[in-house]
Amino acid sequence: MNYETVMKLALERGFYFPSCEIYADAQAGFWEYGPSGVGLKNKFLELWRRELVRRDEMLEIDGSQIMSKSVFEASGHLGNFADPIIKCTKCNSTYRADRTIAETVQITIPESAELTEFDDTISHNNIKCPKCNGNFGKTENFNMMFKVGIGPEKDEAYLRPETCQSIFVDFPRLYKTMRGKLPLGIAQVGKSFRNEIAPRQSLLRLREFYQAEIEVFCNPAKLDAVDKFSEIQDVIIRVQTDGDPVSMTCKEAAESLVPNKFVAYYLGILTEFYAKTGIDITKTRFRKLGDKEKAFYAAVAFDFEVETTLGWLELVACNYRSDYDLSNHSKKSKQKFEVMDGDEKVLPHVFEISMGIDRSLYTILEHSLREDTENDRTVLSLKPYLAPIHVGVLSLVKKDGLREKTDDVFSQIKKRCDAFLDHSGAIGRRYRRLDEVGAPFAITVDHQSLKDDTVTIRMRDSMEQSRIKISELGSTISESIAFP
RNA sequence: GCGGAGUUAGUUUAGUCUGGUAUGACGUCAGCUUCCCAAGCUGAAGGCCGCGGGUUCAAAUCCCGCACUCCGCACCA
Repeated sequence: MNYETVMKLALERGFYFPSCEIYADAQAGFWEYGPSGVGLKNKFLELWRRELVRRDEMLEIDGSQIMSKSVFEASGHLGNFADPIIKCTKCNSTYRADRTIAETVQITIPESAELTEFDDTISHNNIKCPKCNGNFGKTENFNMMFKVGIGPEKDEAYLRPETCQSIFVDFPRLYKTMRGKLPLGIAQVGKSFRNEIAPRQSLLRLREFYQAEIEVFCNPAKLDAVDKFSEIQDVIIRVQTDGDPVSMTCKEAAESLVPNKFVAYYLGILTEFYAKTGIDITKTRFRKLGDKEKAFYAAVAFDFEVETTLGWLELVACNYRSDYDLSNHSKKSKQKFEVMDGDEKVLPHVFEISMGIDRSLYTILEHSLREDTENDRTVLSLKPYLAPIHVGVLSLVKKDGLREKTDDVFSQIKKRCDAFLDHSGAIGRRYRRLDEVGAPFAITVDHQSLKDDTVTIRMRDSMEQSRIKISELGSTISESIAFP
């Protein structure tokens, strides 16, 4: 299904919509989740916890969104997360200073150079706007982080541009107090903030967005000694280095395109996780990034990408960050980050699985939404355990006591699952509405229910119905919506 | 940020050239009907036409500015 149709569903059925939309000064790049979107997101995260966090006995934390300046001096974001930009004084086009200089006069200046160095090079070589031949103004630094002023003195701090910095900063305490042992995974779900120049396509490019990040701390000498590797060695992953993606088992990957078993293990469990979200795994790939594409902190990087109607979309960045973060925070804070691994004292290396939640949710919607032309309906075929509404509870007609009976059934099950009560309108219309929000089941109270305490249960995907006892409803639903 | 297209009810849309406060459909709500898949009948709610300014007796409509959305470029830890 295409972007436009998903967008329409999102607006009409309460998945997501623009933030502050009633005001004209609403800024681009901010979106809200409605009731259906929150339901989907919560269940997606529960699946993530089951498949990754609990599976590997990781620790989960919830850190501050505003962090001090020192954090980002140490992390490199204040220096590296900024681009030197130049603006044409005539047509107002914006360019990156380093790239424009490199392209026009073949002079390489590192992007972290002093701003005057760009200005000097531009004036010495008489570089003009490639579009209109106008003059450039002074080079400016554009940092993608949002700066905030704390307290009356407006002390400098920043909204975090990635959630993981709290994990690095908290690592010494967590390792000591939680009795850590390498390898140790620490996870966090939360919001991150980036001042994107051109946010676009709703959930795909936001200025305020959700990440689910996992940082695995490990002994760099033991990257091929992974006890649990056998659990996933036969999982098929698709890896792309040069040319087309190649399907292979994790075992084969660890022996060829992926640096070691440690990295291959996480690519394997990540693939298993996404398969359970309902995303079409044959439309995914782990793309190895070249040196120019990688983030400044990454030694090796694989992007987990998925094919959508808008093209390939990055859902997860898998970065081997080596000791970049811990050694920089150690230097800046003068705290010790080394830990004992057996008899050996090591500064752990970090492998991260940095997941974009919003993009993942969009992809789940796009891959799950279908037009059932045979029955003239739109169906959101979500996995039952991800559906915002698990079951619709309907009265066939309102009269003859069916309404009261239906209310009774609803109150019996509403605490054990997400149930939705509906009496109004034609029964077919109510089924269609439930199909559109992805409710996997609908139960209907009819006249026979009054006689023998049974109801019909309808399956969303097949539209087939069967009759079950009301007394068995709770356990049947619980089984049907259980996580895998 | 540049260029292009667009913005009218929850959604979709007519009206914009040729100024006179807005049309239809779907959806929503209430009632009737209805023993299972968007049926029918009756009724209702919902828009100061993206925002601000200008021209005019009068602006959804003409002019200017801005914002947002989509596409392309650039950017994208």
